[in-house]
Amino acid sequence: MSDPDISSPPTARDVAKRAGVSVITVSRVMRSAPNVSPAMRDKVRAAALELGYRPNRVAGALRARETGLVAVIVPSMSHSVFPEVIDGIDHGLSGTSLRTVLGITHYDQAREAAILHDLIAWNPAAVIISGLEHHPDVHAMLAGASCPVVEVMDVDGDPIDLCVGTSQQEAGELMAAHLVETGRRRIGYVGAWGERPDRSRKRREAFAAALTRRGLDLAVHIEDAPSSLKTGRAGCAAILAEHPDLDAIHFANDDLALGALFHCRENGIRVPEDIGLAGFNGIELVGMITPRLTTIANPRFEMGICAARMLSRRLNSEYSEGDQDAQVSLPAGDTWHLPLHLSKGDTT
Amino acid sequence: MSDPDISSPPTARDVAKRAGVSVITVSRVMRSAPNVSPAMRDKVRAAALELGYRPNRVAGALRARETGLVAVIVPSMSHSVFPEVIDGIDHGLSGTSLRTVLGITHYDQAREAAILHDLIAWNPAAVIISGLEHHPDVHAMLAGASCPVVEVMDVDGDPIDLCVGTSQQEAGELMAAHLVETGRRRIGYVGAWGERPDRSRKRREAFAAALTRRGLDLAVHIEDAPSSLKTGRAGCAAILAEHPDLDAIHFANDDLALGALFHCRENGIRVPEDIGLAGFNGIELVGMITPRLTTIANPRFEMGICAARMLSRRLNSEYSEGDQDAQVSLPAGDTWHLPLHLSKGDTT
DNA sequence: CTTTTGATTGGTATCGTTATCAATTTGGAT
DNA sequence: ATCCAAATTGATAACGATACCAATCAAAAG
Repeated sequence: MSDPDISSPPTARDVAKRAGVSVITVSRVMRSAPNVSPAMRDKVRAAALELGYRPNRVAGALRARETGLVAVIVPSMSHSVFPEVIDGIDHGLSGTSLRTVLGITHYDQAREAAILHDLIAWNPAAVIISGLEHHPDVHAMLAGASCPVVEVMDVDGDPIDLCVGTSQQEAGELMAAHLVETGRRRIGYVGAWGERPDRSRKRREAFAAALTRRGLDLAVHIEDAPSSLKTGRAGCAAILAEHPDLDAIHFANDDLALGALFHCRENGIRVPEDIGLAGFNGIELVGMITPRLTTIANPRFEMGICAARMLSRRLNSEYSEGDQDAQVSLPAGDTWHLPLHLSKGDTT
Repeated sequence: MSDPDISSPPTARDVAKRAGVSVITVSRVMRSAPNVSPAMRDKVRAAALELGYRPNRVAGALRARETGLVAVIVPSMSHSVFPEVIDGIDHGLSGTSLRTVLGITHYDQAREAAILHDLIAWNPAAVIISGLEHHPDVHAMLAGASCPVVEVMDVDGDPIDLCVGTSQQEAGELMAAHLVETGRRRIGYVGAWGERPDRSRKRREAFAAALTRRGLDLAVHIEDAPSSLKTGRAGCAAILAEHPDLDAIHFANDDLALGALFHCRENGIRVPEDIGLAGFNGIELVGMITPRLTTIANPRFEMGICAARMLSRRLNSEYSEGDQDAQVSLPAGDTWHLPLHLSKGDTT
């Protein structure tokens, strides 16, 4: 009849007409739904191919009330940590029909709320969000969400629903024990950017408490700038200016600690003889440089994988294609606590 | 009438009933469409708030035929380069109503095609994809897409639509000129992972050609493993084993070059006296370590920004909220060629 | 040969919103 | 007061797919 090429993209209706079948049959074929005869399938597939038909998922999502979208909300892409978590999520989601929609908050709570508001309007199959502390509005939206919510990164707090991460409490304790055991007594801590995200503050508090239990004080210095090598260098210089007698400094992350290492090297401060340095995260670089940096390995990629796995299980029936291994199903509201371990380098 | 709390989330219909107006008016208020009286707006807003109404964007997208989703397809999240581009895109898109949907191909062309197929089914407002070389299916889908397509990263080739990036040709030439000018004559090149993505191959070929024009040969070694410090160390060892007399090595990226730097340090090879090392990308670390690594600064974040800006202009009328600066509008099919510059360090 | 069962196929309504156009109201110009 | 244009509101019909249920058909059971 009318020109099929110039008009808008073909719909199931067009394919149905072409193949001489009903629209619903086209729908069934495209979704690989059961109870379609092979002959019919081939006929419809051929017609679809000829017309270049592509099902419109927006329409499908509306009717079926399921988008298969996973809203992933992270504070930043500047550090390698969140990309690695996202990579893990992507790995864990492969084999399902779920897709990632990304939101970056830039550590801004108002923005976090706006983004979540926006993403929830898409009726996502799940939300994965970083951290356990949120803006009240965000908390309310998550609690009221009609889909599973996974809070990733830390487990010290009250999860709304699902949770995967490592214990900041444990991290602080681990590092305190290590530094004290290796003879350090005058210990400092350097953080950055007003201790965003919150979990770095939790870790510092746990670290300080662990030292207190051992009868030691903690000198704290927080830089304003975001974490970077440069900030670490500045932070190291600053805390040493105020507390010249420190014999060890723990940094909020490896980037800061590496910056500090460069500061020490440039200023003739011997590491670990004059001062011990330690970071957090366990990025690849720390094991390559000389001296190797002491740090705590934080399984970022695995967290992403686990978050995706928890979702796959929860949403099981709907999205699994290649079925997952039939493990013990997790009770609702459960959390997955991943292990941390100290990676002893040459700097302590 | 019937319990509104237990049933499914409220719709525009519910709000309309509550406020005593028509559904279309609710729609207009929620979209901040023009021609709504202040009194009406307040009344509807109040009703929406009471019911906790949230417009369903899936339905809206279906009827309005616009999702406001931007499909972003990158090969990897493991290197910092793509997260930085994504960060740039996110920055450039802020202030518009566009949202990022992410696809990670893991350098797998089949996967790239599958992901694109999937994302296009969402009727995105735009596609941003990495690189200019694609699987034939991918090329066809992009060419046939009914939305703008931005190819980011490199500009050496035939863009399908919009394009933002730097010239790999120029990069190769720039580094060849630098090394020859600083007296290097026996030059090697180390790449990784079968030279994925393609632009690293282009860069190597341009580098080799530029050396040829200057009457010099190039020793090439490609590692199988993905780029990392470890791979760089191994690659450096391997190429030196085969060509012990090299006086300079150019690496496909900074990670490899840094790994090589560690190899040299561990093996008593003096840099830059015995050998010159140079990378590509300009990551923060190269300027912090001693010796500072010579590299070419590749504006990754800016590429993301520019990609988003090009889209904002093209899609202007539909999505701009705070209006962009009225600049010269770019003709269709135009490409944005960003400048590269050599960052001279201490390793050459 | 009839009845029953299960596998295929199709008709119709609907998901929740917005485009389109018609109806109504308001305010100013004549 | 009368009329016309602009502003405001509403009724209706999509958008393109899938859920639900009815109808048909072939094969198995009696």
